[in-house]
Amino acid sequence: MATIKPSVPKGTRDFSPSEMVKRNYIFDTIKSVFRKFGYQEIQTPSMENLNTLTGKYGDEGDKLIFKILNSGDYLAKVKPEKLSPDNSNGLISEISEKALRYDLTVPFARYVVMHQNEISFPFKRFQIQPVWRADRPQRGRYREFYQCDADVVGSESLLNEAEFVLIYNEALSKFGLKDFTIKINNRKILSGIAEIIGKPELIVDMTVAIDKLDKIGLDGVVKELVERGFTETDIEKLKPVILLEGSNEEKLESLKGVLQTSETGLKGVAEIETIFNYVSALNAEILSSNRRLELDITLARGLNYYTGAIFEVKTNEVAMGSIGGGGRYDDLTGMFGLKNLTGAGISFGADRIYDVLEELKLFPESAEETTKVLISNFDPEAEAYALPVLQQLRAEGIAAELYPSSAKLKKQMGYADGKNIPYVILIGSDEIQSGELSLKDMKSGEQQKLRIEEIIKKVKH
RNA sequence: GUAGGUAUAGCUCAGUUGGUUAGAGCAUCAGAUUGUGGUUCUGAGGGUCGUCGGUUCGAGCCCGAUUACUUACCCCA
Repeated sequence: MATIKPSVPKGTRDFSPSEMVKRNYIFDTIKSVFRKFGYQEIQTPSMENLNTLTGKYGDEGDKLIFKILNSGDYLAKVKPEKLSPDNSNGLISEISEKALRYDLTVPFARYVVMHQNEISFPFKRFQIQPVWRADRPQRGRYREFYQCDADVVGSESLLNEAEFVLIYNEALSKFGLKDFTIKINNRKILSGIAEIIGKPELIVDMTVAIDKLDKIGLDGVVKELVERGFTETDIEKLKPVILLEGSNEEKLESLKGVLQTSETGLKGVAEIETIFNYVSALNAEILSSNRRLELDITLARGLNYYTGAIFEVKTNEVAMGSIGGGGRYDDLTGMFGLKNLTGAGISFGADRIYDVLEELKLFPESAEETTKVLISNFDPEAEAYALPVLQQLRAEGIAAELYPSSAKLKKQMGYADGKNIPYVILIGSDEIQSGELSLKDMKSGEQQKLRIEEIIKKVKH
């Protein structure tokens, strides 16, 4: 058999030990904050029934779902006329009935509907699992990546939104990030604006265009608005809103003026004010610190199922896209037959956070240590002597290993070095006779003879 | 879907107007050093130059096709 060049599928990655230490640090930190705010963890299968997923993400999204080919002779029952080259879409349902999950929100909605009798609402769940998208990979964008979602269903209270702000603030602060901005907007404000200019049906086109303001500038946005069917007069009305500046309070005040004839728009403004009030009562520092929480009218996010608050989080210390986002969506579970259940949720972009922490060198050093002690292996006699020592160390909760063969000491030391092991115990005939083992500190290079009890004490600290 | 870029040792990459036997660093292994790593020195192994075809006396280099990877756009996290 010809050997094949080993590789992983496009857009996927291996995670080596040193990366896993850091990734787990990120996941554990986020989890601890989620738990602290009362969210409980669930997991759902990697694959869902295809019909659970199709139609939930729009036409573009459906194309990006990884379908799983049926097992067995999957073409046997397909009628020959369905096999024509222009019938790929029609064929999918015949040869595929399962697909990899595309996000965590739809499987969660499915979960809520299926388990509604066991769940007491409001239900606060978090979920950290990989999702798959058949997208074209590029920088910071993968075909397999992890989402860290926290959602609450069955609670309309804006306290939830306020707590999301606190969660972002606490988690990102724990990572050591100092300068980040939690941007907030409200879908109802955007609806109101579309209403005021008399084009409510074009709200999605409007949001997609103005969302790009900081990327393509005002001229670019205007150009895109024209392409999407807005007139010059529409745009003149839009401009002052898009370019709104000042403090959160000032923005809210001017919005109240602009939106005074739009009931929906004013409701959005009121919601934002309520959220700010909650945040201020919970942690006044967030509102007082510069730019930490910012009302941004141009924030739209592509997802058009948001109905209330919209969040996006960016770090200002590194040039990087958003590292988190979320919002409120009414009727999450309607598509599965459970009506009138509102939900709100947020997500952390773990892969991007990883890149940010790496660039700012914010990973704690302790996260890099693995084995604490390596016992060298001189010969069978020393090995036999070392076995109970090894067990003793482990019984004390010390990560320890015995080099598995009596290789040259140089190789054993090199092993400890490459694995970043801070201590090596050397056991030879002298040590066996005296019962005092040589403990070498790999950082300082110092070595001393100690009894096992003393070693445990020293290594444990 | 649209438009670029790249493909040479396990990894990162050099490779002159096309010219003999294709190189470096890192990594690996061995030795200097039979009880001591990270530094140093010496040596070794490791290549169908992505694949197929074309031009040429001669191709890693030029041309065409193909595949893989990659970057940007659309969209998204």
